[in-house]
Amino acid sequence: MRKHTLGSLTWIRMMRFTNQSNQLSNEFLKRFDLTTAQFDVLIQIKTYAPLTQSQLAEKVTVTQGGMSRMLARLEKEGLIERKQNWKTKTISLTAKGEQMIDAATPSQLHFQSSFFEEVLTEEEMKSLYTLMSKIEKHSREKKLPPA
Amino acid sequence: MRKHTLGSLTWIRMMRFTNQSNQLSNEFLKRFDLTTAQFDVLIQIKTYAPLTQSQLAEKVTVTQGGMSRMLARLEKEGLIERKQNWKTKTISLTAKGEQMIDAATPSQLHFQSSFFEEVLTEEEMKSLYTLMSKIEKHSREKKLPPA
DNA sequence: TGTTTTCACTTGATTAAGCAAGTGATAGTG
DNA sequence: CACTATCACTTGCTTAATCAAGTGAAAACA
Repeated sequence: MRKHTLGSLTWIRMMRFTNQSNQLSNEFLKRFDLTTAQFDVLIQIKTYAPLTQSQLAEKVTVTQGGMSRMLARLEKEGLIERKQNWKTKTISLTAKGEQMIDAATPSQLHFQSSFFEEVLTEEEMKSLYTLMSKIEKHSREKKLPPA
Repeated sequence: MRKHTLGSLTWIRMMRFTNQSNQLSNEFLKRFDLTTAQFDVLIQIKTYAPLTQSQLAEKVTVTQGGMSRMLARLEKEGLIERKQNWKTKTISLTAKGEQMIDAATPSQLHFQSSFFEEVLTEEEMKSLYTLMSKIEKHSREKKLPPA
């Protein structure tokens, strides 16, 4: 039984890598009292605010329910604000949230990059980015094959 | 505020991709009554059995506690067996488990591959695999930077 | 031989995510 | 104008993972 394909091997490696690096990233962000997921949504808010919960959920690949709870937590900690606005809720960072994300961003981006920079050449990193962009875009449009 | 680096952009893309494709994969595997995580450990057992829980946990980047529960579930469903052996537990597939994984493997590997094959050339896939191998290996050895 | 260490695994408590049903306000229809 | 549909968000339930404390059996040591 030797039926692994190049694609499936790549898939496994990628899963392992993201799992592992996500765990390390969570540990790393403890010093800023954040999780990787929280950092991710805060960055999105900072970049795209004002935006609605659904838009946010879609951006970070999470269900609406998950986003609802996650934002409730962030709101309780005073990092974001939600204003009922027409029939949607508009989300924005509080001063505290802004401060938090500004403090964490440089180190976190550097940390994320280090996973690649420490082993790849500039050339390789560019090509990896191009490949990932293609693949990620494709996965968003992908449908399940029929049973 | 434009401090995103190539590395951090790549990181995000990869996280989104694995998240998304993991969800699709779970949905796909429903037709075999498996989750992606379960498929993963069954394959590992099939390939490397006999092995201990700790070895397995390490291979799939999960804590020992997580592995303990996961195997308990698989055992309850009759897919694997655990034998107390000296002071470790030796894990192996049951006939049912073997049958299950053999049935699921071809489609699942094909499905996994399709994320790449549908958008990349043979050339690109090879280079992606090489890059991922380097990165994944590196991440396993990576330590947190000091605060 | 009796006591302590170590090792592999389990388990209780907590956290977070998904799904699907529920809520409440606005829009559209007869 | 009442009534239904729709939309954005919330919430109850379930699943699964982490961490850390617990268990029990073999090893090491005095």
